[in-house]
Amino acid sequence: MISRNYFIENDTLWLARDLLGKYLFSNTISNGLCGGIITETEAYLGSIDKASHAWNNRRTPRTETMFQSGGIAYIYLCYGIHHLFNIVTNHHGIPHAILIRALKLTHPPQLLLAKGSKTLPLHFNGPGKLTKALGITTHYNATPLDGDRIWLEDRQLIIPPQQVLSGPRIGVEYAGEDALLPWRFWVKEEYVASL
DNA sequence: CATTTGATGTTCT
DNA sequence: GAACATCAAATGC
Repeated sequence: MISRNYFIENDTLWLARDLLGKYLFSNTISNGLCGGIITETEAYLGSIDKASHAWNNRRTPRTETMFQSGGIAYIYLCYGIHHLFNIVTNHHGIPHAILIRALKLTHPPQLLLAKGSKTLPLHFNGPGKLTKALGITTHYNATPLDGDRIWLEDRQLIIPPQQVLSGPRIGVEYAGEDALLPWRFWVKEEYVASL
């Protein structure tokens, strides 16, 4: 299991790139044990980032989670429907977070399969979809990522640099010039298929 | 095909 | 009351 210290001591942008290829697992009431390989991330650098909820160190009940020490989950409801999963990074008082946007399932949720009996897609490309697959809801906001509900593992899977792209983040046009920052990282679709 | 829209609820002004 | 780190289905060519 990856320790909370990994998220606290490293630079957020470096982490967003380094998280590609790491394994994310969850064990929730609704879905049971499931997980997969992280294939897309976005970095949100709080105080200097207009696209972040915590821009200019805005403290509200919602953003309070991001001001805590790294290595916990920041989960919030988007557009009234989708639960978005972020990992809080950096030290206490610095509201950085990384949005997990896509996951290649290696351990499909057996409880969901048993219920729906439909085959699930293997690559969950979209932050709202992957939280649904893992059974993550706002209920797990501020959950430490070294517990037994949600955690990450480093299984020594290396994503070659030439298979990684970066570019502007999605859905943050309102953020003015900050919307253009290349703080989104993802693994090429062809390479994801070969994993 | 591309573009629009409806679902939906919490947060902050 | 408006805005919002989305998605799938419906509409318009």
